[in-house]
Amino acid sequence: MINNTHQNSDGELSSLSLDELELPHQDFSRNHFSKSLRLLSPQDFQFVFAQAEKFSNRHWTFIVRPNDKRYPRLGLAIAKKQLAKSVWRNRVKRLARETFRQHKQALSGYDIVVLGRRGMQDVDNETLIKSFEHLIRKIQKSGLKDGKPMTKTKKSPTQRSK
RNA sequence: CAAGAAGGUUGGACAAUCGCGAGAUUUUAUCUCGAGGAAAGUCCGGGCACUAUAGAGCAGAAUGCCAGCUAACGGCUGGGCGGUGGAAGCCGACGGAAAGUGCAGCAGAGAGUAGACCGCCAAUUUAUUGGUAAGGGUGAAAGGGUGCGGUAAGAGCGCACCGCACAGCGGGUAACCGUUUGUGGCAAGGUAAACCCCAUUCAGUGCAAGACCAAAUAGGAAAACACGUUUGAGCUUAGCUUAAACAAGGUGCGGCUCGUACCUGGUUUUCGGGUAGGUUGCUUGAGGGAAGUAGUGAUGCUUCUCCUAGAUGAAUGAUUGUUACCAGCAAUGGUACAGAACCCGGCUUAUAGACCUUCUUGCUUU
Repeated sequence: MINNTHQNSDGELSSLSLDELELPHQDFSRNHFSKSLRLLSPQDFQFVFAQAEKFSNRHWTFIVRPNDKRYPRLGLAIAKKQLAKSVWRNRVKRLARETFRQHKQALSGYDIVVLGRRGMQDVDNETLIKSFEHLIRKIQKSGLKDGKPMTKTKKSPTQRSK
C-alpha cells in the first residue's frame, strides 16, 4: 500500500530508493504533513539547539538532533537577514516543507531545523530540492540516531532517553 | 496613419496526482472556500480598545489661495492665480516682507536710511569743490517706460500716453476678475521648504490594544500587633487615647512648570494572585456588483443582489500534461512587481505584457 502511493506520487522524481533502508513503518503511512510533524513552540527549538549536529552544503543548513520518537519533526528558521523579501522566504519554506514531506520516512527519529542561506532566491527549485535530498542522505549515513555521533560534538551521557 | 496628452481594465488559462489551512456534514471520509493592485513603504486620516473622561500655562507638531465632498484627512472634486508647452495638457508648501531679527560669493563708485568711477554742468585757487541719476561701465538684480516741455546740466521737476497702487462702481458664495470713473507722481528690492508673525487643528498608546481561563514564582489586599515631628483635647499624667497640621518618600496625569489624585516601613494569619500556555478579539464591512436618481464633479440617496482568507514557528504549495503570449531557424527558454497578520479611506513607491476610451497636432484619401 505504501509503495503504491509512493510510486504514484514521486516515483520518477526521487532518485534514491527509500525502502532499502529498514525503517519502522509507523501509523503515519501516507505522506501527510500535519502539525505533529512540526516544531511549534520555542521550547521545541531550544531542545534542538541545545545539543545539535550541523549539516550544511551550498544552499541549506540543517540543525539536527535525534528525538526518540517514531516520526521526524521539521522546524523552519528562515531569517529576514538572509532572505529580505517575504516572497523569497515563503518559497524556500514551502519547498522545504514539500521535500521534507516526501522524504519523512527517511528522516524519522530526527528533529530538523532548516536555516536559510543568503542568495537562495537566485537558485531554481530543482537545484534546491536536489541539494535538500543530498543532505538527507548525509543524515542517514551519519547514524546519529543509533548513538554514533560524529567526531566533532560529544554527546553527554545524560542525553534525554526514555 | 504618425507623433503626443489624459484616464481606465487586466495581471495567463484548464486538467490530473500528492499535500497544507479553515469551515460544514450523514465525523475519519467527502464537499466548499483559501493573497494583492499594490497585500509593500508605515507617510497621513478614521474605526475599535485601554489608560485619571486625559486640568491650566508654556513649549512642541502639522496644515496654509477659495468653495465643496467625506466618518476623517496632509485626500479628492470644482474654481481662481502664477509658471510652462504649438496644442491636448502639465507643474505649483500658492497666508504675512509698512511687527521684529537675520542672510546674500564675485563684479561694481554704489546692493538696502541708495550711490558720484567715467561722463555732463558750474565755480575757481587748474586740480579741487559743488550740482546732476539723462548716457557709459558692473551685475541675476541699479529706485517705473516712451515722448515733449523744462534746466547751467539734469531729474515725475511739470505734462500726455502706457504701467502701478489705492478708492469707487460692476460681476462672483468666495478666492478673484473687469473698469470709457476718481485720486496719488509712484511707494524704497529678494528670501518666511531662515527665525518669526497670523489663522486653524492636535491627550497618549497600538490587536504584542484589550477580555476570559489558567502550571510556576515573587509582589498585592484585609485583619491584629508595633509605629516620624508639632499642636489641641481627654484620661488613671516620665505614659496612653484621639483629632488636625507639617514633613519625607513613592506612583500616575505625552515634554517642562504649576496644580492635583492616591499610597506609605516591620511581624503574624487569612484571602487572593495572572507569567508560560490556551480561548477570544477575528472578520458582514464608512463591503462589493447592477439599475435608477440629484449634482459640472468629488459624492449623496433609493431599490435589487452577493458573502468571496482568517493563519499565529504562521496555510494558500509541488510535479506533470495541454494551451495562450513573447524570443529563437530549431531544440528550447521566458511570462512582471511581488505574499494577508485587527479592519477601513487615502498618499507614495514597484510593476513584463495585453486591451479599451477620450482628446490635441500633422499627413493622406473622400
